Amino acid sequence: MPELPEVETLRRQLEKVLPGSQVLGIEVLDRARIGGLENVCDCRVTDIGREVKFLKIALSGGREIVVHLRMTGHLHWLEKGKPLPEKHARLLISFPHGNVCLVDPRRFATVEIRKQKESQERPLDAYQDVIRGRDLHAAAGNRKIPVKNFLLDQKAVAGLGNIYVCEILFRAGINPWKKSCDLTTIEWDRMAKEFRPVLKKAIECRGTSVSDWRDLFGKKGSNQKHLQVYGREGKPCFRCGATIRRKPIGGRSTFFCPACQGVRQGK
DNA sequence: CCCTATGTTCCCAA
DNA sequence: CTTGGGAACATAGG
Repeated sequence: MPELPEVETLRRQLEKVLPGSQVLGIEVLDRARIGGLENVCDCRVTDIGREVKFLKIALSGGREIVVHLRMTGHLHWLEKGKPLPEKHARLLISFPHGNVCLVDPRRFATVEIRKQKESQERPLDAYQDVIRGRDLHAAAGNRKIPVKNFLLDQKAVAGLGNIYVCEILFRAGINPWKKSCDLTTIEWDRMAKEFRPVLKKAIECRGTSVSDWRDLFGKKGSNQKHLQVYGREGKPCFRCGATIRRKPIGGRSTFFCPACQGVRQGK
């Protein structure tokens, strides 16, 4: 579920409940992919950070809890005394006034406790950083992969996932199958300009609940109301009225307007 | 049984 | 060594 806006939503909400609180314990409820966590009892939460899709709970003493939610992970705040969710609870971090529970049906989420790292080389953040077309053009180089796959790759620009990539490509009027090396700086610029508004809106809406995404307090986001193409197969394009279509690229569903994005028959 | 699912990593072939 | 394509991870729901 979580792309950058969903992770940022959790970061903002955790920021309201955790800073200053003492960690009473961390309990791994599902050992399959989570383990070997250092003991951080009695550390206090000093900050809640985000590094693209990684959520970082900084602790006194210089360590941090780093969570990646992958496909279906989410965090749920349980007021003191509230029982665990019936299903898919994978990790529980307890505090004096309540607990944070990692819930994850598909069990892809990862958790790590480590020393806080110094800032190092990191990819551009699709929301925070000013991204220039010429930088994307340069990063794409001679790559033959469809531009959609280039945007999903977290190495050059990070934070986008399948939903927001479909939305951004539509708004910029770019054919998702176009080879990355064939885009002009102008086209990269046009696309980059959409990153911030699309993600900002989604953050303000506390994420996109097309399926089971819920925020820290169990509430749905509302950005699904603003989607132009994702999940709208068979419906009319809001801009031109043509029928929105869906075709896989690299195994992931790609929603697009064939007219606005210049996609000809099939693919 | 079939297909789909908001992410990432690994393997393999060219 | 690089690139790109596909499978894999594990589970639920239509």
